[in-house]
Amino acid sequence: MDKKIRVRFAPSPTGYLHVGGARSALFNYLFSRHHNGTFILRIEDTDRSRFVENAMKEIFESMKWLGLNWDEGPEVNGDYGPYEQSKRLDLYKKYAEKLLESGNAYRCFCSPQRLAELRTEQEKNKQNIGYDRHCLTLSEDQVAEKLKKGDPHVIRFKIPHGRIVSFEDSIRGRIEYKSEVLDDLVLLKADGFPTYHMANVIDDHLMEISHVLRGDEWIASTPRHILIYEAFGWEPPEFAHLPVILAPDGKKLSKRKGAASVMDYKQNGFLPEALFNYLALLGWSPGDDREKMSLEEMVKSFSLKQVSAKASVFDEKKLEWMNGLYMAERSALSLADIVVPEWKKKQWINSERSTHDQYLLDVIELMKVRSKRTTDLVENSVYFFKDPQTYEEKAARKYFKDNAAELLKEIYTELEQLQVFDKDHLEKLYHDFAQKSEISFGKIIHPARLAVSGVSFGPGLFELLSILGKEVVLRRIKTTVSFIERNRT
RNA sequence: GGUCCGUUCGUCUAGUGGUCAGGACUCAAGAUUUUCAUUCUUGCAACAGGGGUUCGAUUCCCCUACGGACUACCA
Repeated sequence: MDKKIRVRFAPSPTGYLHVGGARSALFNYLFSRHHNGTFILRIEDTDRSRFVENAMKEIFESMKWLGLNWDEGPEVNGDYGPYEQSKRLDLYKKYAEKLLESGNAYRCFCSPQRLAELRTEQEKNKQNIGYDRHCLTLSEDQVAEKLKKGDPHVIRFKIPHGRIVSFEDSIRGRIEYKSEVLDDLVLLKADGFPTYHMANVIDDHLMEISHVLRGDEWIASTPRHILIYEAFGWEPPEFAHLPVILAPDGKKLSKRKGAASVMDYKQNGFLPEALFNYLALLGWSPGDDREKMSLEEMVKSFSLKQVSAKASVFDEKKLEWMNGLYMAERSALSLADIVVPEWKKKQWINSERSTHDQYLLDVIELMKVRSKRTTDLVENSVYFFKDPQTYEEKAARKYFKDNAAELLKEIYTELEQLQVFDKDHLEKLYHDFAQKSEISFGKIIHPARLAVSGVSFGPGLFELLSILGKEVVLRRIKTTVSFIERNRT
């Protein structure tokens, strides 16, 4: 490989970062890292009507959260800037004029209305749709006169006919188009802004992009881009068109079907490294059975050859599974940054409480392995902060019957006398009690769990009791005993 | 309508001109665990259809069907 690898992710600031876009960015990132290349972020803000105020900020934030750090682009800059197309307008104008001079482009004064009429007419007659080159036949004088009058106009690219335009897609192989099926696209809009097609070609060339990895909705535009490169006398980059990500119903992903934006996933309790890993596996495979992989492994194994051409369905269940693996692996301290603020929001703990608080870390340590999402961990930990208000109904019917209250009372007395309230001593106490009273272990531990937590599942009972501490445990058992007695018929 | 892209278990995918078509998620059953989760074992489940080429096609070619993209002074 003699050429430097430079790739770019080029979103337009029209909203949040969609997971499909994130995945494209991720593949670009992996590809650049694999080849020791450069990952560039470029903002394609050439449509003033669709500009959304905070979109750029949100896109940056999403990318950083996922760990998609760019080497060149907004905020970090670089030698090929500016990296926002709206700041490169004079550049595009200059190049459009070059195309005008070389005869590869022409001015078009057709009104939007005429274009719309043309289109409906073509649709009605089942003709191929496209610009009819009405203004190509304008004489120089006519053009000069219209220019003098200040008539609004665009600059169109003149597609050479009778050609077969082909390119080698790194994922799909050779793709060919007859040039006459392409119509004369607009390069420069009447407002002086370039269209995507022109800005994209000029920037990719000027920024020395070696590989364009983008969504497959661009396949049909690629032959036009190739022709533009040709008109400039430039060599086009390599192309690879990435498949889309779909919702389970086979349609586009949207907020209604779970989530669509990267930040939604953060909100819904997913870890960035889990989303990253899952997204990498959507459409790409290392070629073997590995699934959970470190970033280094992914970088090392990444290859466009192993990228599928097929659209893939986003499976939140599998993401959840993977997130669970990463949750278990995370340190309690790192999870505390995510989870503790949520507990504060719920006012389960004091807002002054530190994320280094040992009690909180113990809770996280105990709960992280049985949580799929950080939001599960947050929710399922209530009883570490608040006495249970109710008891799981089904479990209560099962465990709070017969002589449960009496047994709880007896154990209460024993617990009261226990000097060292830790896991081992508690375990011994319960064992001894079971033996002494000749009852099964299950008879006393299940009611105990339900009494102190309100639910029938969770960490090991003795860890639970020791973390909660003697005072809390005794209080809760006492409450439970009166609950049972009150509800007796 | 035109052009282009795609099609292996429900989902993500591996794979090869000859394989019992492999793994993962989900689901089900079981083992372990004081519960839950983890872990482990087992099970269910796929080459869209039709033609070729070939001794042999899931694999190569063509057609059909289905899905999708593009066909803007949007990207």
